[in-house]
Amino acid sequence: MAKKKISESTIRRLSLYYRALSVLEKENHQTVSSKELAKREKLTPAQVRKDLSFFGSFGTRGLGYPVAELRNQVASILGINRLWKVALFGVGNIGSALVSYKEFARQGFRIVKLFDNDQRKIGSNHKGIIISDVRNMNKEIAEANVEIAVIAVPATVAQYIVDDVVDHGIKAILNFAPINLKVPDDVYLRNENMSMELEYLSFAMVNNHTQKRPKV
Amino acid sequence: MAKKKISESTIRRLSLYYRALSVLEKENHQTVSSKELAKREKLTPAQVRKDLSFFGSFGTRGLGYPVAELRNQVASILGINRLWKVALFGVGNIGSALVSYKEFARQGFRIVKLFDNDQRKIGSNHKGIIISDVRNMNKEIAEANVEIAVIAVPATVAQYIVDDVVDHGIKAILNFAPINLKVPDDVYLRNENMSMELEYLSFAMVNNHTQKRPKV
DNA sequence: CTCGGTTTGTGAACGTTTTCACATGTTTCC
DNA sequence: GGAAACATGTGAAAACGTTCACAAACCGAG
Ligand SMILES: NC(=O)c1ccc[n+]([C@@H]2O[C@H](COP(=O)([O-])OP(=O)(O)OC[C@H]3O[C@@H](n4cnc5c(N)ncnc54)[C@H](O)[C@@H]3O)[C@@H](O)[C@H]2O)c1
Ligand SMILES: NC(=O)c1ccc[n+]([C@@H]2O[C@H](COP(=O)([O-])OP(=O)(O)OC[C@H]3O[C@@H](n4cnc5c(N)ncnc54)[C@H](O)[C@@H]3O)[C@@H](O)[C@H]2O)c1
Repeated sequence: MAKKKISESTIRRLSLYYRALSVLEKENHQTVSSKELAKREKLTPAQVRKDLSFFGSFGTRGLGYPVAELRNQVASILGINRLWKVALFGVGNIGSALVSYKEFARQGFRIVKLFDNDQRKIGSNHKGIIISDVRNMNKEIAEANVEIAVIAVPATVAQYIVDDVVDHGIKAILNFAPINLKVPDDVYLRNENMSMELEYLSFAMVNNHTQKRPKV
Repeated sequence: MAKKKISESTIRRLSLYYRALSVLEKENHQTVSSKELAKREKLTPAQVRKDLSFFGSFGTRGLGYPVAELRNQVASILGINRLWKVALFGVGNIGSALVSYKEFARQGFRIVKLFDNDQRKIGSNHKGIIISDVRNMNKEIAEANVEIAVIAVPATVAQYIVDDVVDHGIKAILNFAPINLKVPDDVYLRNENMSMELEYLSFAMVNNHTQKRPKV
């Protein structure tokens, strides 16, 4: 596929465009200008146009972008115009919350497998999904065609789980444990680090940090 | 205070240094080199040295950085060498999970108030904290000296809550709702957007994106 | 007390991302 | 049909962040 080098920031902003376009579509807008799109996500019009221009020409001069069509285009670029099967490891506090998170499903991420090692949880039905024994991941990941793993186990065991998950062919991991996981080069890994955001706020307050528009 | 312009990336990396230094201290290391610190968080030694140099000279040439001392310094820079009182709005799936998140407390963020508008929840004891009626936030935020608000209510009502919270003098907000909140310029706002990370993974897989080291 | 081995701290070079600015094209309205 | 208003797409400039490369400083051994 396309080999151009798209920056991480651009990809993250595509998520924002997608979100804004979904709202615009629900509000029955036919077209939207880069100016309006930028305003809705606190970006600049030039940024919006530049980002989109990496992937093609979607707009009409003098008029703007067709909302519904652009939304589809962005979905297609992000790869969320399809279903992704997700397995979740660790059905504890945060894991349970994630299972109930509607936004994931709405964007094509379907949690189809739950794994834990707690005998009291294994076999029970959680929001319509039976929690599996993590020791069976081998068989069950393959059977269910899982492509993405979400890690929500304690930090102390996260690396072990990830090693196993990688062994079983998973190439994309979203990690909630506050630890730097080691994965092979061909595995995509993203970390969700909530402390980091709070620490950013703390830093800003203590230092009267004159913030630019946040990256996200 | 310091008016130098520190980049967002640097601040985020400080969180990583803090985390790594905490582990190193627990492992009884006396000193650590920029090389080792970089390795532990998948960064480069030059990056580590440059970041720290914005705030002072903490190391010894030929030897490295004193672990315990640097950890304190970083904590002080980040402003987490003190207690921050936090109020959480919306004690639902994600809100409940956050209350139980030990990492926050460990870094000085103490959730002291829970607010909801569900009569069945108000008054009940959740992990040692009585859930308050969100309509009483006026009195209770002031009484408890809350300085940070965490927003975990549905996206549809998030802006209303934030408007109130800002009216009551809060200057720092961590938002989990997938929406772009409007706040005055002097209020710090950070967003936690989990869909964004999954979408990044999706994009990477669909485009065979050759990833650099992730920003975080 | 000197030498060899290390590792910091930092300007300067480099690379990447953002912003600017405008030519180009479309629509609207008289 | 022409003029005014609007808005995209994009090279070029500017801003920003990262990496390089090396002088300076320290340690420990002999
Ligand atoms: N609670 C939060 O709000 C929050 C926020 C951000 C990150 N995190 C991180 O997410 C992770 C989970 O946090 P939590 O609060 O949900 O903890 P938790 O203890 O509630 O949940 C952990 C779950 O993992 C299961 N588990 C333990 N070892 C396992 C193994 N070897 N294989 C499979 N399952 C195993 C446990 O049985 C439990 O169900 C931690 O790394 C935590 O740091 C939590
Ligand atoms: N569940 C997740 O894993 C997850 C992940 C990321 C973001 N989010 C976001 O976090 C928010 C909450 O999600 P959730 O899954 O916990 O939903 P939820 O419905 O379980 O919880 C929402 C809570 O907010 C309370 N609430 C509703 N209106 C309120 C008001 N006006 N004032 C005070 N409290 C009010 C509800 O009573 C409920 O307790 C949503 O915006 C969601 O998009 C959720």
